[in-house]
Amino acid sequence: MTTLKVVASRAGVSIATAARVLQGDPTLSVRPATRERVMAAANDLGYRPNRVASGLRTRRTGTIALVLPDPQNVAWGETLRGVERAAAGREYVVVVADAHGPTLSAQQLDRFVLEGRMDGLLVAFATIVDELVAQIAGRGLPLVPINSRSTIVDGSVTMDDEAGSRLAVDHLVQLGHRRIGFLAGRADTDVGRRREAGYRAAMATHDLRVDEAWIGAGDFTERRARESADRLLAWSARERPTAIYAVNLPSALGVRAAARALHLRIPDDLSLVTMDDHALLEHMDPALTAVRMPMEEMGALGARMLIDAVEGAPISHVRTSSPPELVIRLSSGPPSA
Amino acid sequence: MTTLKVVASRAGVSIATAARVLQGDPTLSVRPATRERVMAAANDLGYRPNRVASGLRTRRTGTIALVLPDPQNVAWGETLRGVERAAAGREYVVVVADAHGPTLSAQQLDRFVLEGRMDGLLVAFATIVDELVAQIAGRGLPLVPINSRSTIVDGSVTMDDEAGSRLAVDHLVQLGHRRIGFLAGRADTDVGRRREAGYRAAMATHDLRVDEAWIGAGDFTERRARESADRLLAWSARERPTAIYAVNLPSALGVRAAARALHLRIPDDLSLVTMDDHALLEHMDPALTAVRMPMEEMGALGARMLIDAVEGAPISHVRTSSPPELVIRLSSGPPSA
DNA sequence: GTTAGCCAGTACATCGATATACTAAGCCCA
DNA sequence: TGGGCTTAGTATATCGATGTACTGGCTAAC
Repeated sequence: MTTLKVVASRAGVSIATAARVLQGDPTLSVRPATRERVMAAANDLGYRPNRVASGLRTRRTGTIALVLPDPQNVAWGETLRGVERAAAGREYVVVVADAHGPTLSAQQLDRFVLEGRMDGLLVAFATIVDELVAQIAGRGLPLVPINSRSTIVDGSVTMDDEAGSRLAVDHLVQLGHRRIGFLAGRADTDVGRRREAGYRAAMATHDLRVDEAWIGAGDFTERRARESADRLLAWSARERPTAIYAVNLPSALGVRAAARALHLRIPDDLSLVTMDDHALLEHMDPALTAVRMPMEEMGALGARMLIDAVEGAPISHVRTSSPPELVIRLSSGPPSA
Repeated sequence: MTTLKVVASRAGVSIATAARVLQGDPTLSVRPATRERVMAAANDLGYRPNRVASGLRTRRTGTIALVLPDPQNVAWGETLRGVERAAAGREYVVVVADAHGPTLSAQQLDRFVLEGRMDGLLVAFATIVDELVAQIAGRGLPLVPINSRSTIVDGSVTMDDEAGSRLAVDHLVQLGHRRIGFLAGRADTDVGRRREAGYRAAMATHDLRVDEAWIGAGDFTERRARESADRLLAWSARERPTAIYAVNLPSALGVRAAARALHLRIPDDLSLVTMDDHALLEHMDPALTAVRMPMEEMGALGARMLIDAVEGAPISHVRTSSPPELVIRLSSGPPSA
């Protein structure tokens, strides 16, 4: 392994000079020829600074963590890609942490934060009040919530969830639906609230009543959605909603499973629209109509904001600029008579 | 942030003693009372060793990378989980690297390997001859291929792919199929070869002829599978295969899409069985019959082997112990007359 | 009464890069 | 001719943990 020492001796300069040349220290003055010698030596030897050593001195490891509540949810794939691309552009490495639920385990907190391995955290779960966020922020580690905001830290990146919900509801209304249900997310999350608020606002815009019985409690998981949908769809055909908008993909799959079990055909007996798109939805039975959210952009913006913060820049609330889009497939259609 | 220095001074001992007590150095002799004082101080102060500093000295960062050719393929989710669990059990952190194809980019090689951030690599792509593997192994970095073997490095973890293929073929034969096609993976990969070999061996066992025209060239992607399947299914109903076994999930989706486009019904006109299972397959149109491979176990074994190697243990070829299982869903049925 | 040996620790160099403080040589101007 | 300034670098402490080599005090055996 080539160290700075080797580069310096080959170039016939001190370690300090080699370091400063390679880093482009503007306060250093060197003859062009010397600079060239250092560059050439580094190049010939394939020198790469050891990030562990430099991390010790600079307190910067060039690593950020992306904390996900449920990495098995395929919708995060895009976000991860966005994060990784943005991070790679700045020479950062990304670690994905599975929070196994709404918060980091103590062991994870140790490994990621307390041991100084990470420069910052991109957190996708952030229930609104979270002692963990406080603890991390309190240690001075930059933390950027994505897909939700926190009252505790400054920055965050969110998508236009209200617009997304509106798109779903507008689409169903245009198809002729009036009894439109909602399969909700966790009420203690910012994103869950905003998607629900968007749904209610859109319904209001169309002068449509929202029956609280049409709203299924959920927590973003398929299992919980399935339970709620079982109840929600048990009503008679004239009482139950003719369409359901689900807060995320696992929730939509729960609704689909419940409809199947009750022998309700989609979209004939029930239209289904989900938030979060994915290529696999094309292959589903039926292919699911979805609101495509800018998940990748959110990841990229979040990573950039976090890295900026790590490098000392201020932080602020940002919203993705790409608007949500509706991808119409086969799970939504006109209500049957 | 609590450092060893603080712990030592609080316990009234030297840094060296504090370090050796906390690490359980057996060559150190201390009075129980002193040991207690150190432990108590560390505990009170919530001391956690800084992994960057210790990594500099020990040349061990406690980080491994999992390199995937195509992280968007949902089948890797399980593997990642297995890797992460095994790694967490040994206090290691996992970085997922997207190889964007069959090899690491130069930039990734820099970031992961040359900068000394990783203790080892778990590599899932490994085409059989790979100058990259040679380069990494040549630098002395432990590297364990999973899902394939390499002639260049010693260890590896693979699944029983032959048995998996046999399961798929046996199932189709039992349903009454005789013209069973195969949508292949890359021929220059170990796993692609073994799955194909398993298919051919199983066909031979049943005294079934393999027509080379039934074998679609593939590279594990949906796009390529789609192209091959378009050609493969263009034959007349008496010539084309009545069933296809696909080498992995994206390939199966490609076949499905091609069948759709040709208005072939699954399973009535064409049975489809895929390697790699996932909960989402239950929701597909039609729900896909699949061979469930022990992907999580492979990940866990790989991670353990890699970490053993990092810590100096020898390395060997290992095969997962859990046998593949067939999950019968709706995409496979008897051939139509 | 001396010395070997053990107990209970300590001092210090080290990993590799970085950042601050410093210096030697040369030049200019008074 | 000497003081100051610029140029072109260098010396060294530092980040925090680790590990080897060492030491002072005490006991026990001869």
